[in-house]
Amino acid sequence: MKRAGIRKASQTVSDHVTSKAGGARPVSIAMVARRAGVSIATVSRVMNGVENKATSETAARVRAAVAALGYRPQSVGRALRQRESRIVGVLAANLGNPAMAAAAASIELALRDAGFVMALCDTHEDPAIQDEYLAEMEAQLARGIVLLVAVPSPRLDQLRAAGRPLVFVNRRDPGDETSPFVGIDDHAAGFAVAQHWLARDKAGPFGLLHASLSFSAGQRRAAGFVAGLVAGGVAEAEILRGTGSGKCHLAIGHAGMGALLAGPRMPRRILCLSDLIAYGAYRRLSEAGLRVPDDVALFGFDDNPLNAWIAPWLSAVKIPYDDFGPVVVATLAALLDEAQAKAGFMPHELVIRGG
Amino acid sequence: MKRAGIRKASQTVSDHVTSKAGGARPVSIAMVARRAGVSIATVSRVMNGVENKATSETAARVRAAVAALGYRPQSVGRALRQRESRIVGVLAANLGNPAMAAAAASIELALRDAGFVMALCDTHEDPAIQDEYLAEMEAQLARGIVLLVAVPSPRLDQLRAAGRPLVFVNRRDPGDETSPFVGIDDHAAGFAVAQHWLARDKAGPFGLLHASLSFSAGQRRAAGFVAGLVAGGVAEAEILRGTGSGKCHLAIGHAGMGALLAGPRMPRRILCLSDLIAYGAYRRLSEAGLRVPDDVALFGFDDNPLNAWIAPWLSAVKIPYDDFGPVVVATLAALLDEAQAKAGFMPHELVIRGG
DNA sequence: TTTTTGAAGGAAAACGATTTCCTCAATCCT
DNA sequence: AGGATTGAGGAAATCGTTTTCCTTCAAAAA
Repeated sequence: MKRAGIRKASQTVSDHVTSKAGGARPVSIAMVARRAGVSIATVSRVMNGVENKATSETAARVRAAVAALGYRPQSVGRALRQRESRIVGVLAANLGNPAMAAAAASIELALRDAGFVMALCDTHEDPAIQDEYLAEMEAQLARGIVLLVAVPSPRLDQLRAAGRPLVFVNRRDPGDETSPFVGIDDHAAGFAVAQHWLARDKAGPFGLLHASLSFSAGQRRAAGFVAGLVAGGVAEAEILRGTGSGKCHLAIGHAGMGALLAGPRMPRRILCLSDLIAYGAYRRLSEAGLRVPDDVALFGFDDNPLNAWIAPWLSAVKIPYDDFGPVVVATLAALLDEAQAKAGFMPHELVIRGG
Repeated sequence: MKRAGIRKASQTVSDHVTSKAGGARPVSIAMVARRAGVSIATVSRVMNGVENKATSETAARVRAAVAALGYRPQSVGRALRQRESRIVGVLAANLGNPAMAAAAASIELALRDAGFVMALCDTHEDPAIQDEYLAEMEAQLARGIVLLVAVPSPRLDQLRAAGRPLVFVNRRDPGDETSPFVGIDDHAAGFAVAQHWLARDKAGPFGLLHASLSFSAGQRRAAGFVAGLVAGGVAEAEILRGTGSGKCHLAIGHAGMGALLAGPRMPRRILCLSDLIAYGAYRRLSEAGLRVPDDVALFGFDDNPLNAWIAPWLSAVKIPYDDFGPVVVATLAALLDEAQAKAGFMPHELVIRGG
């Protein structure tokens, strides 16, 4: 507790003492300034590359001191002053979903390249948790917030209204479809799957397994699929739907497939609105002794990278999650200085497997 | 720029103005203090539950003001003053690995419960990136750092030496095996797999597919497996090893299995030191027209939750990632106030599938 | 009645950066 | 020569908290 208040005396010596084990204060800008024999203002300016504020000689002295002391500015001090930190909050609905984890990984990489730090949160698609995290990100003075599958919540409305930089990924802003968005054209993708199937054979019935349809992605995928089938001459009654309760897509796929199996007519081609739903359906089919894709063909969404290795029976709409990061960051950047940015559509692709 | 320096005048009115759209400064402790008619010190003390510093009546007034204004302390101010933020850095080697993502999700949940905020980073098992993130976490005044599969790096040595709170998960500290660790007993798990197989049939050869063995987890798993086999009377020469280059376990499994297939004797039972390696091996076997587990039995490590759904052919050592979070946080907490904590072993379990 | 205590609460000093003012020269126009 | 401009750099304000000192006042102890 007796930290000597000496500021003037014995400056040269004290530098060496700082790296002791005990209370070891991290190197501050003041130490650098003392060692370089300049003011902290100058150190700050040199570090931030401000022009015409230091001779090259002074700058060199400062940089030497920085290197010698291993100085690295504390983000906290800077954030306080600038009222803005380098943190970007990423609120994901479910990290257990490999597709979402892949997206998060890609975003993390891109954020890092842009000099941001990602704070990743798992909202479990729960509005209360999402709100809590939104509040926390505000408290952290986060530069922006990326919502990787958002749910409607009061504070989300509030932040949107306040014009905070929000980027929605995969699922559009539930409160305003025109908010900045990065994702595929879900309607077109659903439509493409229908076309793909019809090109081979128009015989129904067709199946559609989905989770909640109250959100943009699912809605659009389903609508596109139905539209594609109808456009190809399939009657709406030929499209059988299945779903399940809860938020776990695996369980939903399992239950939904159970429902289809129990129905009077069993579709031979079934679109699942996520890979996980397809996995659940696959398991249910296996339990029923049916083979995929010989007996029943499944089509998923996302195309989890593992599919190629262990799910060779699953065709899927590939969503290029690995490419999301740069686009998300670009959208965020646009939002930060132009104060507006619009949807960034990613290309999708049909990956056909298993014959 | 002409922010009126009025402190005393017109307090009551100004409160309502704060939530305007434009520059809308977030609610600060000063506003709360003004509205409650107390000093900021008192507000701070009430919020932090300091005893004997406010009558219950004053406290109520403060809380009312907080509620009315929707005040939430900015983490940055607090962090600066306390020289410690509520951020905990989690450095994961590869978020694309579902097992690691699962662990991260579990840790995130537990951190949140304990009032921390997780900053998640992907090091790609690259020492330079790990160092960069370690530095960044220091700059953020992170309360602690969790290394979810660490690699050796200079700054890691430095932080360890400085006594910073570090928790190693899954792979031990490459610089000091006695650092706080959370994970399974890898040696025992490898041993158990050997025992399991020998109980049925002692006929070799056996296979072992692994990535780099320069780190604790792989080393121990392999050593335990070999020890188990040898203890059961299997000759070391009966244990055939395969591996591949690079860091992608899928590719390593694929290549390693290729090597085994090309060898003179093909093992019928193969332990893969991660699920991903097993997936790679599975694909290679499928390409060779071999069936799992009928022709060749595979044993993985991790037991990715998806296994139950789409890899019913894979037995695995289940690592209870979902339970890691609380233990990691407890270890961190112990480290923070007792300044030391030791290994927290998690139980493993053999999950037998496919036959 | 005087002294001690303890509770209640305010003023102000941190914390570590950035940024706004300054000041002081030297150079540049007329 | 004299004013304007520019480059170089320092002092100090600022951001939003927490925490250390104070001061005051009432109740308890002497």
